[in-house]
Amino acid sequence: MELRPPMQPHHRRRGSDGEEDSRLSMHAGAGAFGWRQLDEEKGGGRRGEIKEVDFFLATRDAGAGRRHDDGFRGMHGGGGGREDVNIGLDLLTTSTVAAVGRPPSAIVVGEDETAKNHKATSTAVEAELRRVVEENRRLHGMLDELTRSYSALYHQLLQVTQQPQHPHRHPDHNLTMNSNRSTLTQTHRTTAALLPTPSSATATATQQFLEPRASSAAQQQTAGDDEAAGGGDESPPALSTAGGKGRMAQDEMTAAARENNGEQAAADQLPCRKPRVSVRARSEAPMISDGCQWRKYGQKMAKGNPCPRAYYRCTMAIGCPVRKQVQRCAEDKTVLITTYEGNHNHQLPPAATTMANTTSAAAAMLLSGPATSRDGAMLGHPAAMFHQSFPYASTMATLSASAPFPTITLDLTQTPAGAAGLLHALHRPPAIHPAASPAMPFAVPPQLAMYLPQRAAPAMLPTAAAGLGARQQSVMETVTAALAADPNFTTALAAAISSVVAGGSRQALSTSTPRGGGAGDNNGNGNPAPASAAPTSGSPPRLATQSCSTTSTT
DNA sequence: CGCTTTTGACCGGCGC
DNA sequence: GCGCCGGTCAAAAGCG
Repeated sequence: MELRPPMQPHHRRRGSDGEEDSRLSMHAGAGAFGWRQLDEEKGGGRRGEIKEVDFFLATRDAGAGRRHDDGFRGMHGGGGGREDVNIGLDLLTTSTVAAVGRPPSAIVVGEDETAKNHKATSTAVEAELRRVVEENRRLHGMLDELTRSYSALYHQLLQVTQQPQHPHRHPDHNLTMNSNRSTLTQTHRTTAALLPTPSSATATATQQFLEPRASSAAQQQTAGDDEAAGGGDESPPALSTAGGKGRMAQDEMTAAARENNGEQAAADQLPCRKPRVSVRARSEAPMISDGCQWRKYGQKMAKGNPCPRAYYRCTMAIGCPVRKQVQRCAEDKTVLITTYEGNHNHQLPPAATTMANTTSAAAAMLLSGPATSRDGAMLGHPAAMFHQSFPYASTMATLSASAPFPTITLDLTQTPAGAAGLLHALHRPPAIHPAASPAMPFAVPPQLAMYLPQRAAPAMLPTAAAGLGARQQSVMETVTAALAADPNFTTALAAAISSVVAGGSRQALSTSTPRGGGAGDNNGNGNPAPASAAPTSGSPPRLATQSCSTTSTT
């Protein structure tokens, strides 16, 4: 029999509004975030276990005076700065501190000496600081130099190898979506061929990740057709059916419509692999409250994990194709792994939008990489801006192509500071793609959105569809334009993917191939051995500054 | 009574 | 072809 946690009373709660209880909740609103111990007041809770994540608490408490660069404070200061922050730095100020803490009499007696010592210490600290700053600057320079050298070399290789196999390359930079896609696809092929991949599986996995783009042009083409045949009517068919069977029937209808419109041809050639986004968070609750309404439709024991995996379907709108899997991490049962798949066909509540922003930004950051963000040409790219502002956030997101579906894993279980920074970033206007989340709810970042069949848009609610669809389109065009305009971005993408693929087995959070004997998807088989999940020296070449593996080591 | 959860069965993909 | 495994279905049970 399956191991199953005892039924919790809040299982019966319905709707997102009633799920706050002890679940890990994401509160909507504007501003930053904070961790709060809900059960502190109850007295029965265990410290260190986060019962609720309130990403905006810090802002509420700290107010406008809170600077954008103090994400660490937001998370460590549980309850919005109610606690002191221990940043773990010893700034060699012990003598200073000692002097301050000394009794008044002692200070009077040794005032001169103290002042002298104080001054000497200050001088020493300043000197040390200067030295460290200088060294930091020097290292930055080296890093830049390395990055430039690598990029130059890589581009040379790219040029050489692309020449004979680029029949569809568009001559100018005003590329259409289609040509952009072919460019990236081409690039990835080249990359797969170029990179000293440890095995052919690497290239295959990379291909798995990128290949859907090749057909996305056709899929986009048929998106309009879908609209006519499927969900684009004045009254979406999704609303005309009711109940689970109705939903399934509608899905089948949509599929049939796609087939009739020729999409199947592309799908046959290139199997559609839905990108997934996995969120890891610490929670005792059985499920993360993410603002959406879910219905459980199955539960299975996954191999390699004593905890069952639960399958949920979004019930916020009839026919919403979004599903999610929830499973506890095998190694650390306090970690809840939630994996989202698909696009919502309805407007999201603010709380869900927050989650979508998080994942979108994380993925954007992940796919761009710091090397590109340093590049002048990338300055306008949201991901680049995101990364420039929050470089540490790169330690939290993992891009995996080792599974049959590309997966972005967002780890909120590591340093709260990282999560703070990442989430905080979401509320700084230029830091993220403004259009990313509502149109691509739950985790389908703009970049990955390009791999998706454009079937969600027509099924959207009529009011939201026009605006959001257009915005999504805009996002995609922006990103693809960036791809075309700046080879570095493509380079970074290829490097990121290849490194992830190559390092997949070492990735603490990445997925494993379900058939590979692992614990299935991204659920936990890889829990972080907190040690370094960073690729080892044997990994294929990548941008020196970017490690796609995420695990921040604490 | 209607909705949700439970749970065994079923299906399809994949590796051997 | 067979078995394994992830994912889904659907009848039964539970709950408000």
